[in-house]
Amino acid sequence: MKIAEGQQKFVQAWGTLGAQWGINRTMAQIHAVLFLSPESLTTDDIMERLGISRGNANMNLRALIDWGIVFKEFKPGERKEFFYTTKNTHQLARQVMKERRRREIEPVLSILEELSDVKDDGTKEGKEFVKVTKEMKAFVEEANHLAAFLSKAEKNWITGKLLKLLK
Amino acid sequence: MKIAEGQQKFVQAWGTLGAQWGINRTMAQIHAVLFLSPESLTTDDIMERLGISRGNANMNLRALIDWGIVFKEFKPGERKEFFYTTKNTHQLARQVMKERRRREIEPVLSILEELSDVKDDGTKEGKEFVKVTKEMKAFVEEANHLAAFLSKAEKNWITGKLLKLLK
DNA sequence: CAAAAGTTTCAAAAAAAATTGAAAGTATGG
DNA sequence: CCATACTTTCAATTTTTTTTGAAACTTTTG
Repeated sequence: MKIAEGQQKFVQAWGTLGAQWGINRTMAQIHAVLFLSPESLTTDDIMERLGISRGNANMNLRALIDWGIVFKEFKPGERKEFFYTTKNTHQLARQVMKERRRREIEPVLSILEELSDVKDDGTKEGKEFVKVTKEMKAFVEEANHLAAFLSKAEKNWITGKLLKLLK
Repeated sequence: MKIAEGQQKFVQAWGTLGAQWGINRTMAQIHAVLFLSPESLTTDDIMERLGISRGNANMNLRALIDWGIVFKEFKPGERKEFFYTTKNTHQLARQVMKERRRREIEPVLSILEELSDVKDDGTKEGKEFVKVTKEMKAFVEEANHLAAFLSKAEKNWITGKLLKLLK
């Protein structure tokens, strides 16, 4: 297989995976293009490689920067902005985990916290509600802790201690 | 807070979370309704509680069954189908992990596998491609193993051995 | 400071995804 | 085998999300 074809496939696959995980296809594809590129790229490079408009490229690049997984660079003598992403997959995963935790898990936890106030009214529904939301809260807290831990863990900890434990 | 209000909030929050993770809002809400209900429910119950059409309720219930997180039950003397979900959050998480692994991670791994065939053409792009897709493949395999492990692990293993290790 | 180069914004358009509802299909019971 | 109860399907519609592209804005340079 040729490099260009491989690049196509990778960008495509990354876009599909992103879409399934609630990240817009174009955002994931921009990330894939940057991930494969040995050099940082301009907005025009990205527009061209993905065949998308300037507005679309700009908005999704901003979103990626917001997620903390793409960075801006200025090159001496150049007026354009250059963008790049980390090639370190562990760092990438940690950052995504950190952001999803902050944006999505924490709000759900606040709501589950609020729901602890609901008092059992003695009905079957009331009893069940208190019981299952309590269990759910404990579980989400546990998952949150695990994610917090993993998003701080060093690669070596994971490939070392953790993987050893799994055996 | 009253039970009914709490139920509303929970269903709403679950729908939002689902949507952010690439699961359609209604599907997540149906799951939430079943999760809170002490009894198994019929299609009509769900239509009524969420104010959705029969077609919508039916399609999303089938999808939940397909995901292995909702089950059908027949009650003696009743012609209707009754639906319920597991109240065990760990089992729920394991099942979701298992399915996402099968549906989403495995296909990406096949593609990364294919991409191992791409041979370095000596260009900068070629070298980078081989290098980063190789790292990505190693990472996705590692994550896949971890997920496979967790989706088999017992609750006690996680709250015991694993959480101990994190300290 | 004016022109040029580049970036951002956002209303409108397009595309994609979800939903409806009624017709077709299936199973159950008498 | 017919009537009834219930489930499934899917074309049409509605809703939501994404994308476009041109105007407004900002920055740099001569």
